Amino acid sequence: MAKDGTTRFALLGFLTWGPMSGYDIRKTVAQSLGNFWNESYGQIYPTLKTLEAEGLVTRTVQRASGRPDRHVHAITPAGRDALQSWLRRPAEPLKHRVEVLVKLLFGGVADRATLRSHVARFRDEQRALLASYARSEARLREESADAPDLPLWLLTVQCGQEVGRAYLAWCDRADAVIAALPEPDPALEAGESRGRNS
Amino acid sequence: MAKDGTTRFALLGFLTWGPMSGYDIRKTVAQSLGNFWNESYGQIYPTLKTLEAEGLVTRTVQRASGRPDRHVHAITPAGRDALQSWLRRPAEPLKHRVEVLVKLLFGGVADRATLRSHVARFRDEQRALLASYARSEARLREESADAPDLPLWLLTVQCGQEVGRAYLAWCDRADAVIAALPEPDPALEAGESRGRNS
DNA sequence: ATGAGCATGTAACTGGTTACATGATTTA
DNA sequence: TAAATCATGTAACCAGTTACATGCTCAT
Repeated sequence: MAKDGTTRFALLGFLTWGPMSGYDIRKTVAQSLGNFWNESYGQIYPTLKTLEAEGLVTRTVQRASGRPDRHVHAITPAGRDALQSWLRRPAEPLKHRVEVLVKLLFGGVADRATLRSHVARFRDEQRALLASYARSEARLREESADAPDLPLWLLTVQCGQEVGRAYLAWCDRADAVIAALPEPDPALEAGESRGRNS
Repeated sequence: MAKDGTTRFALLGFLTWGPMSGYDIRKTVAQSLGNFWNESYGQIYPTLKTLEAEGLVTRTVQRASGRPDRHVHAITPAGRDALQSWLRRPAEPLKHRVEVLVKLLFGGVADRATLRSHVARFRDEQRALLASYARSEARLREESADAPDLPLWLLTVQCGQEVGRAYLAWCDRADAVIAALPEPDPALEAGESRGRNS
Protein backbone atom coordinates (compact mmCIF):
# COMPACT_ATOMS: atom_id res chain seq x y z
CA MET A 1 0.00 0.00 0.00
CA ALA A 2 0.89 3.67 -0.24
CA LYS A 3 2.20 3.20 -3.77
CA ASP A 4 4.22 5.96 -5.35
CA GLY A 5 2.12 6.17 -8.49
CA THR A 6 1.61 9.62 -9.90
CA THR A 7 -2.06 8.97 -10.54
CA ARG A 8 -2.95 8.86 -6.84
CA PHE A 9 -1.44 12.26 -6.25
CA ALA A 10 -2.74 13.78 -9.44
CA LEU A 11 -6.22 12.86 -8.24
CA LEU A 12 -5.54 14.36 -4.83
CA GLY A 13 -4.25 17.45 -6.57
CA PHE A 14 -7.42 17.91 -8.57
CA LEU A 15 -9.48 17.49 -5.44
CA THR A 16 -7.70 20.52 -3.95
CA TRP A 17 -9.60 22.50 -6.58
CA GLY A 18 -12.85 21.32 -5.04
CA PRO A 19 -14.87 18.15 -4.42
CA MET A 20 -15.43 16.09 -7.54
CA SER A 21 -16.79 12.81 -8.78
CA GLY A 22 -14.65 10.44 -10.79
CA TYR A 23 -16.50 11.61 -13.82
CA ASP A 24 -15.72 15.25 -13.05
CA ILE A 25 -12.07 14.46 -12.54
CA ARG A 26 -11.82 12.82 -15.90
CA LYS A 27 -13.28 15.86 -17.61
CA THR A 28 -11.06 18.20 -15.64
CA VAL A 29 -7.95 16.24 -16.52
CA ALA A 30 -8.89 16.27 -20.16
CA GLN A 31 -9.38 20.02 -20.12
CA SER A 32 -6.43 21.06 -18.02
CA LEU A 33 -3.66 18.56 -18.71
CA GLY A 34 -5.39 16.87 -21.59
CA ASN A 35 -2.57 17.19 -24.04
CA PHE A 36 0.24 15.75 -22.00
CA TRP A 37 -1.55 13.68 -19.42
CA ASN A 38 -4.50 11.36 -19.33
CA GLU A 39 -6.43 9.27 -16.88
CA SER A 40 -8.93 6.60 -17.82
CA TYR A 41 -11.91 5.48 -15.76
CA GLY A 42 -10.31 2.11 -15.31
CA GLN A 43 -7.62 3.98 -13.41
CA ILE A 44 -9.65 6.68 -11.67
CA TYR A 45 -12.40 4.69 -10.00
CA PRO A 46 -10.24 2.04 -8.38
CA THR A 47 -7.72 4.55 -7.05
CA LEU A 48 -10.49 6.75 -5.68
CA LYS A 49 -11.66 3.70 -3.81
CA THR A 50 -8.26 3.02 -2.29
CA LEU A 51 -7.77 6.70 -1.49
CA GLU A 52 -11.01 6.54 0.44
CA ALA A 53 -9.94 3.38 2.24
CA GLU A 54 -6.74 5.17 3.26
CA GLY A 55 -8.65 8.14 4.59
CA LEU A 56 -7.14 10.57 2.08
CA VAL A 57 -10.51 11.43 0.56
CA THR A 58 -14.10 11.20 1.71
CA ARG A 59 -17.00 10.08 -0.43
CA THR A 60 -20.53 11.40 -0.19
CA VAL A 61 -23.24 10.00 -2.41
CA GLN A 62 -25.52 12.52 -4.07
CA ARG A 63 -28.65 10.67 -5.01
CA ALA A 64 -30.13 11.97 -8.24
CA SER A 65 -33.42 11.11 -9.86
CA GLY A 66 -33.21 9.51 -13.25
CA ARG A 67 -29.45 9.57 -13.62
CA PRO A 68 -26.90 7.54 -11.65
CA ASP A 69 -25.83 8.70 -8.21
CA ARG A 70 -22.87 11.05 -8.06
CA HIS A 71 -20.10 9.91 -5.75
CA VAL A 72 -18.50 13.17 -4.77
CA HIS A 73 -15.00 13.00 -3.33
CA ALA A 74 -13.35 15.59 -1.14
CA ILE A 75 -9.75 15.67 0.01
CA THR A 76 -9.15 15.29 3.74
CA PRO A 77 -6.44 16.99 5.82
CA ALA A 78 -4.54 13.70 5.73
CA GLY A 79 -4.92 13.73 1.96
CA ARG A 80 -3.56 17.25 1.81
CA ASP A 81 -0.56 16.18 3.86
CA ALA A 82 0.06 13.20 1.61
CA LEU A 83 -0.14 15.41 -1.46
CA GLN A 84 2.20 17.96 0.00
CA SER A 85 4.84 15.42 0.91
CA TRP A 86 4.60 13.98 -2.60
CA LEU A 87 4.99 17.45 -4.07
CA ARG A 88 8.19 17.86 -2.10
CA ARG A 89 9.63 14.59 -3.37
CA PRO A 90 11.67 14.86 -6.57
CA ALA A 91 9.93 13.92 -9.79
CA GLU A 92 10.82 10.80 -11.72
CA PRO A 93 13.18 11.47 -14.61
CA LEU A 94 11.08 11.38 -17.75
CA LYS A 95 11.50 8.73 -20.37
CA HIS A 96 10.03 9.33 -23.78
CA ARG A 97 9.53 6.47 -26.16
CA VAL A 98 9.15 8.03 -29.57
CA GLU A 99 7.96 5.35 -31.89
CA VAL A 100 8.49 7.33 -35.05
CA LEU A 101 12.20 7.49 -34.23
CA VAL A 102 12.35 3.73 -34.13
CA LYS A 103 10.73 3.61 -37.54
CA LEU A 104 13.31 6.01 -38.89
CA LEU A 105 16.19 4.20 -37.23
CA PHE A 106 15.41 1.12 -39.27
CA GLY A 107 14.38 3.19 -42.23
CA GLY A 108 17.13 1.64 -44.27
CA VAL A 109 14.74 -1.25 -44.80
CA ALA A 110 11.91 0.99 -46.02
CA ASP A 111 11.55 3.26 -49.02
CA ARG A 112 11.85 7.01 -48.93
CA ALA A 113 8.16 7.64 -49.51
CA THR A 114 7.32 5.72 -46.36
CA LEU A 115 9.80 7.69 -44.32
CA ARG A 116 8.45 10.96 -45.68
CA SER A 117 4.91 9.95 -44.79
CA HIS A 118 5.94 9.15 -41.24
CA VAL A 119 7.47 12.57 -40.85
CA ALA A 120 4.46 14.22 -42.48
CA ARG A 121 2.07 12.49 -40.13
CA PHE A 122 4.18 13.37 -37.14
CA ARG A 123 4.27 17.00 -38.23
CA ASP A 124 0.49 17.08 -38.57
CA GLU A 125 0.14 15.59 -35.14
CA GLN A 126 2.41 18.20 -33.60
CA ARG A 127 0.69 21.03 -35.41
CA ALA A 128 -2.66 19.82 -34.11
CA LEU A 129 -1.22 19.66 -30.61
CA LEU A 130 0.11 23.20 -30.88
CA ALA A 131 -3.30 24.40 -32.01
CA SER A 132 -4.91 22.69 -29.07
CA TYR A 133 -2.35 24.23 -26.69
CA ALA A 134 -3.22 27.63 -28.09
CA ARG A 135 -6.88 27.00 -27.38
CA SER A 136 -6.07 25.81 -23.85
CA GLU A 137 -4.03 28.91 -23.24
CA ALA A 138 -6.76 31.22 -24.49
CA ARG A 139 -9.38 29.49 -22.40
CA LEU A 140 -7.22 29.62 -19.30
CA ARG A 141 -6.42 33.32 -19.69
CA GLU A 142 -10.09 34.03 -20.17
CA GLU A 143 -11.80 31.81 -17.62
CA SER A 144 -9.16 31.93 -14.90
CA ALA A 145 -7.85 35.44 -15.38
CA ASP A 146 -7.97 36.09 -11.65
CA ALA A 147 -6.72 32.73 -10.36
CA PRO A 148 -3.47 33.18 -8.43
CA ASP A 149 -2.06 29.95 -9.83
CA LEU A 150 -2.74 30.94 -13.44
CA PRO A 151 0.96 31.46 -14.24
CA LEU A 152 1.68 27.92 -13.08
CA TRP A 153 -1.12 26.49 -15.18
CA LEU A 154 0.11 28.43 -18.20
CA LEU A 155 3.52 26.96 -17.60
CA THR A 156 2.22 23.52 -18.40
CA VAL A 157 0.82 24.51 -21.77
CA GLN A 158 3.94 26.54 -22.49
CA CYS A 159 6.02 23.43 -21.93
CA GLY A 160 3.92 21.65 -24.50
CA GLN A 161 4.35 24.51 -26.91
CA GLU A 162 8.09 24.62 -26.51
CA VAL A 163 8.40 20.89 -27.09
CA GLY A 164 5.94 20.90 -29.97
CA ARG A 165 7.93 23.58 -31.76
CA ALA A 166 11.08 21.53 -31.19
CA TYR A 167 9.46 18.52 -32.83
CA LEU A 168 8.40 20.67 -35.78
CA ALA A 169 11.93 21.93 -36.19
CA TRP A 170 13.12 18.34 -36.15
CA CYS A 171 10.59 17.42 -38.82
CA ASP A 172 12.21 19.95 -41.14
CA ARG A 173 15.62 18.44 -40.51
CA ALA A 174 14.20 14.99 -41.07
CA ASP A 175 12.70 15.97 -44.41
CA ALA A 176 16.04 17.32 -45.52
CA VAL A 177 17.85 14.17 -44.48
CA ILE A 178 15.34 11.92 -46.21
CA ALA A 179 15.49 13.99 -49.38
CA ALA A 180 19.27 13.55 -49.44
CA LEU A 181 19.02 9.82 -48.87
CA PRO A 182 19.86 7.56 -51.81
CA GLU A 183 16.83 5.47 -52.71
CA PRO A 184 17.84 1.89 -51.89
CA ASP A 185 18.17 -0.38 -54.90
CA PRO A 186 14.59 -1.67 -55.23
CA ALA A 187 15.64 -4.94 -56.81
CA LEU A 188 18.01 -5.65 -53.97
CA GLU A 189 15.52 -4.72 -51.27
CA ALA A 190 12.71 -6.72 -52.84
CA GLY A 191 15.05 -9.65 -53.26
CA GLU A 192 15.90 -9.54 -49.59
CA SER A 193 12.35 -10.01 -48.47
CA ARG A 194 10.57 -11.75 -51.30
CA GLY A 195 11.67 -14.10 -54.01
CA ARG A 196 15.00 -14.78 -52.34
CA ASN A 197 14.51 -18.45 -51.63
CA SER A 198 12.36 -19.64 -54.50
CA MET B 1 -0.98 -13.45 -31.24
CA ALA B 2 0.83 -11.13 -33.66
CA LYS B 3 0.59 -8.28 -31.17
CA ASP B 4 1.31 -4.77 -32.34
CA GLY B 5 3.85 -3.98 -29.66
CA THR B 6 6.78 -1.85 -30.73
CA THR B 7 9.25 -4.03 -28.88
CA ARG B 8 8.78 -6.99 -31.22
CA PHE B 9 9.62 -4.89 -34.22
CA ALA B 10 12.40 -3.00 -32.56
CA LEU B 11 14.04 -6.36 -31.89
CA LEU B 12 13.51 -7.42 -35.48
CA GLY B 13 14.99 -4.10 -36.55
CA PHE B 14 18.15 -4.64 -34.57
CA LEU B 15 18.50 -8.10 -36.00
CA THR B 16 18.66 -6.57 -39.50
CA TRP B 17 22.02 -5.21 -38.39
CA GLY B 18 23.22 -8.75 -37.83
CA PRO B 19 22.56 -11.86 -35.73
CA MET B 20 22.57 -11.15 -32.02
CA SER B 21 21.90 -12.68 -28.65
CA GLY B 22 19.45 -11.11 -26.25
CA TYR B 23 22.40 -9.83 -24.34
CA ASP B 24 23.85 -8.22 -27.44
CA ILE B 25 20.55 -6.59 -28.27
CA ARG B 26 20.31 -5.02 -24.88
CA LYS B 27 23.74 -3.50 -25.21
CA THR B 28 23.03 -2.31 -28.72
CA VAL B 29 19.80 -0.67 -27.67
CA ALA B 30 21.53 1.07 -24.80
CA GLN B 31 24.21 2.41 -27.10
CA SER B 32 22.11 3.40 -30.07
CA LEU B 33 18.74 4.47 -28.71
CA GLY B 34 19.74 4.47 -25.08
CA ASN B 35 18.54 7.93 -24.29
CA PHE B 36 15.04 7.74 -25.61
CA TRP B 37 14.33 4.05 -25.66
CA ASN B 38 15.04 1.11 -23.45
CA GLU B 39 14.46 -2.60 -23.35
CA SER B 40 14.89 -4.78 -20.29
CA TYR B 41 15.79 -8.45 -20.25
CA GLY B 42 12.40 -9.22 -18.83
CA GLN B 43 11.06 -7.91 -22.11
CA ILE B 44 13.72 -9.08 -24.55
CA TYR B 45 14.01 -12.77 -23.72
CA PRO B 46 10.32 -13.63 -23.76
CA THR B 47 9.67 -11.75 -27.01
CA LEU B 48 12.66 -13.38 -28.66
CA LYS B 49 11.09 -16.68 -27.73
CA THR B 50 7.75 -15.82 -29.28
CA LEU B 51 9.44 -14.37 -32.35
CA GLU B 52 11.16 -17.71 -32.77
CA ALA B 53 7.89 -19.59 -32.31
CA GLU B 54 6.38 -17.43 -35.05
CA GLY B 55 9.25 -18.15 -37.39
CA LEU B 56 10.37 -14.53 -37.57
CA VAL B 57 13.78 -15.29 -36.14
CA THR B 58 15.93 -18.39 -35.86
CA ARG B 59 17.96 -19.34 -32.84
CA THR B 60 21.28 -21.12 -32.93
CA VAL B 61 23.01 -22.05 -29.74
CA GLN B 62 26.71 -21.33 -29.58
CA ARG B 63 28.11 -23.54 -26.93
CA ALA B 64 30.95 -21.87 -25.07
CA SER B 65 33.28 -23.33 -22.53
CA GLY B 66 33.14 -21.80 -19.11
CA ARG B 67 30.56 -19.13 -19.85
CA PRO B 68 26.86 -19.65 -20.60
CA ASP B 69 25.77 -20.61 -24.08
CA ARG B 70 25.02 -17.78 -26.46
CA HIS B 71 21.62 -18.00 -28.11
CA VAL B 72 22.20 -16.14 -31.31
CA HIS B 73 19.13 -14.92 -33.16
CA ALA B 74 18.94 -14.12 -36.82
CA ILE B 75 16.04 -12.56 -38.67
CA THR B 76 14.29 -14.73 -41.26
CA PRO B 77 12.77 -13.59 -44.56
CA ALA B 78 9.38 -13.81 -42.90
CA GLY B 79 10.73 -11.63 -40.10
CA ARG B 80 11.96 -9.10 -42.62
CA ASP B 81 8.53 -9.01 -44.22
CA ALA B 82 6.88 -8.52 -40.86
CA LEU B 83 9.27 -5.72 -40.02
CA GLN B 84 8.74 -4.04 -43.34
CA SER B 85 4.98 -4.08 -43.08
CA TRP B 86 5.25 -2.65 -39.58
CA LEU B 87 7.54 0.08 -40.86
CA ARG B 88 4.90 1.00 -43.40
CA ARG B 89 2.15 1.28 -40.80
CA PRO B 90 1.73 4.70 -39.22
CA ALA B 91 3.34 5.24 -35.83
CA GLU B 92 1.30 5.62 -32.70
CA PRO B 93 0.79 9.24 -31.70
CA LEU B 94 3.15 9.90 -28.84
CA LYS B 95 1.92 10.63 -25.38
CA HIS B 96 4.32 12.15 -22.92
CA ARG B 97 3.56 12.11 -19.23
CA VAL B 98 5.72 14.78 -17.70
CA GLU B 99 5.55 14.31 -13.98
CA VAL B 100 7.26 17.56 -13.14
CA LEU B 101 4.43 19.43 -14.86
CA VAL B 102 1.92 17.77 -12.56
CA LYS B 103 3.99 18.89 -9.59
CA LEU B 104 3.96 22.43 -10.87
CA LEU B 105 0.27 22.36 -11.72
CA PHE B 106 -0.55 21.80 -8.08
CA GLY B 107 2.32 23.98 -6.98
CA GLY B 108 -0.11 26.33 -5.28
CA VAL B 109 -0.03 23.86 -2.41
CA ALA B 110 3.78 23.89 -2.16
CA ASP B 111 6.29 26.60 -1.36
CA ARG B 112 8.41 28.41 -3.90
CA ALA B 113 11.66 26.75 -2.84
CA THR B 114 10.19 23.36 -3.67
CA LEU B 115 9.06 24.49 -7.08
CA ARG B 116 12.47 25.98 -7.80
CA SER B 117 14.18 22.74 -6.80
CA HIS B 118 11.94 20.74 -9.15
CA VAL B 119 12.88 22.99 -12.03
CA ALA B 120 16.55 22.88 -11.07
CA ARG B 121 16.56 19.12 -10.98
CA PHE B 122 14.76 18.91 -14.29
CA ARG B 123 17.27 21.29 -15.85
CA ASP B 124 20.18 19.18 -14.61
CA GLU B 125 18.54 16.10 -16.01
CA GLN B 126 18.10 17.69 -19.42
CA ARG B 127 21.63 19.05 -19.46
CA ALA B 128 22.95 15.58 -18.68
CA LEU B 129 20.84 14.17 -21.49
CA LEU B 130 22.16 16.75 -23.95
CA ALA B 131 25.70 15.87 -22.95
CA SER B 132 24.99 12.22 -23.53
CA TYR B 133 23.43 12.98 -26.91
CA ALA B 134 26.55 14.85 -27.84
CA ARG B 135 28.66 11.82 -26.94
CA SER B 136 26.35 9.54 -28.94
CA GLU B 137 26.62 11.81 -31.93
CA ALA B 138 30.40 11.94 -31.76
CA ARG B 139 30.67 8.19 -31.43
CA LEU B 140 28.31 7.62 -34.34
CA ARG B 141 30.15 10.02 -36.64
CA GLU B 142 33.40 8.35 -35.76
CA GLU B 143 32.55 4.66 -35.70
CA SER B 144 29.94 4.61 -38.45
CA ALA B 145 31.31 7.31 -40.70
CA ASP B 146 30.78 5.16 -43.77
CA ALA B 147 27.40 3.61 -42.90
CA PRO B 148 24.78 4.61 -45.49
CA ASP B 149 22.11 4.95 -42.78
CA LEU B 150 24.23 7.26 -40.65
CA PRO B 151 22.07 10.33 -41.41
CA LEU B 152 19.00 8.46 -40.16
CA TRP B 153 20.74 7.40 -36.97
CA LEU B 154 21.90 10.95 -36.39
CA LEU B 155 18.32 12.07 -36.81
CA THR B 156 17.34 10.21 -33.67
CA VAL B 157 19.92 11.93 -31.51
CA GLN B 158 19.11 15.25 -33.14
CA CYS B 159 15.50 14.82 -32.13
CA GLY B 160 16.62 14.35 -28.57
CA GLN B 161 18.78 17.44 -28.79
CA GLU B 162 16.00 19.57 -30.18
CA VAL B 163 13.61 18.47 -27.46
CA GLY B 164 16.20 18.78 -24.73
CA ARG B 165 16.92 22.36 -25.71
CA ALA B 166 13.18 23.06 -25.67
CA TYR B 167 12.93 21.76 -22.13
CA LEU B 168 15.87 23.93 -21.10
CA ALA B 169 14.19 26.99 -22.57
CA TRP B 170 11.07 26.10 -20.65
CA CYS B 171 13.08 25.81 -17.43
CA ASP B 172 14.11 29.44 -17.84
CA ARG B 173 10.50 30.50 -18.27
CA ALA B 174 9.52 28.41 -15.27
CA ASP B 175 12.16 30.05 -13.09
CA ALA B 176 10.88 33.46 -14.07
CA VAL B 177 7.29 32.51 -13.31
CA ILE B 178 8.19 31.04 -9.94
CA ALA B 179 10.23 34.10 -9.01
CA ALA B 180 7.23 36.31 -9.75
CA LEU B 181 4.92 34.10 -7.71
CA PRO B 182 3.69 35.48 -4.40
CA GLU B 183 4.81 33.22 -1.58
CA PRO B 184 1.61 31.72 -0.15
CA ASP B 185 0.76 32.81 3.37
CA PRO B 186 2.60 30.13 5.42
CA ALA B 187 0.19 30.35 8.35
CA LEU B 188 -2.76 29.76 6.07
CA GLU B 189 -1.10 26.89 4.23
CA ALA B 190 -0.01 25.19 7.43
CA GLY B 191 -3.46 25.64 8.85
CA GLU B 192 -4.97 24.03 5.80
CA SER B 193 -3.10 20.80 6.28
CA ARG B 194 -2.53 20.62 10.01
CA GLY B 195 -4.36 21.98 13.05
CA ARG B 196 -7.48 22.89 11.05
CA ASN B 197 -9.98 20.66 12.78
CA SER B 198 -8.72 20.48 16.34
C1' DA C 1 38.83 -11.87 -2.49
C1' DT C 2 35.83 -8.72 -4.69
C1' DG C 3 33.37 -7.19 -8.23
C1' DA C 4 32.42 -6.59 -13.02
C1' DG C 5 31.27 -8.82 -17.24
C1' DC C 6 29.27 -12.66 -19.71
C1' DA C 7 24.69 -14.86 -20.45
C1' DT C 8 20.31 -16.91 -19.77
C1' DG C 9 15.90 -16.78 -18.09
C1' DT C 10 11.44 -16.46 -14.72
C1' DA C 11 8.03 -14.45 -11.46
C1' DA C 12 5.93 -10.93 -9.27
C1' DC C 13 4.42 -6.70 -9.63
C1' DT C 14 2.96 -1.86 -11.21
C1' DG C 15 0.83 0.89 -14.49
C1' DG C 16 -2.34 1.69 -17.85
C1' DT C 17 -5.88 0.91 -21.70
C1' DT C 18 -9.98 -1.14 -23.66
C1' DA C 19 -14.10 -3.27 -23.69
C1' DC C 20 -17.99 -4.40 -21.33
C1' DA C 21 -22.35 -3.83 -18.50
C1' DT C 22 -26.11 -0.76 -17.01
C1' DG C 23 -29.62 2.61 -17.90
C1' DA C 24 -32.11 7.13 -17.88
C1' DT C 25 -32.10 11.90 -20.26
C1' DT C 26 -31.32 15.19 -23.40
C1' DT C 27 -30.20 16.77 -28.07
C1' DA C 28 -29.84 16.44 -33.10
C1' DT D 1 -34.57 7.27 -34.00
C1' DA D 2 -29.96 7.70 -33.26
C1' DA D 3 -26.49 9.77 -30.73
C1' DA D 4 -24.27 11.90 -27.03
C1' DT D 5 -24.06 13.01 -22.02
C1' DC D 6 -24.46 11.62 -17.44
C1' DA D 7 -22.36 8.22 -14.19
C1' DT D 8 -20.68 4.18 -12.08
C1' DG D 9 -17.83 0.39 -12.04
C1' DT D 10 -15.30 -4.42 -13.36
C1' DA D 11 -12.44 -7.73 -15.93
C1' DA D 12 -9.32 -8.82 -19.18
C1' DC D 13 -5.56 -7.63 -21.16
C1' DC D 14 -1.01 -5.45 -22.72
C1' DA D 15 3.36 -3.31 -21.58
C1' DG D 16 7.12 -2.79 -18.84
C1' DT D 17 10.27 -2.89 -14.61
C1' DT D 18 12.58 -5.13 -10.85
C1' DA D 19 14.29 -8.60 -8.40
C1' DC D 20 15.73 -13.04 -8.32
C1' DA D 21 18.37 -17.41 -9.57
C1' DT D 22 22.48 -19.43 -11.66
C1' DG D 23 27.38 -19.75 -12.39
C1' DC D 24 31.89 -19.20 -14.75
C1' DT D 25 35.91 -15.95 -15.92
C1' DC D 26 38.81 -12.19 -15.84
C1' DA D 27 40.79 -8.02 -14.10
C1' DT D 28 41.87 -5.25 -9.85
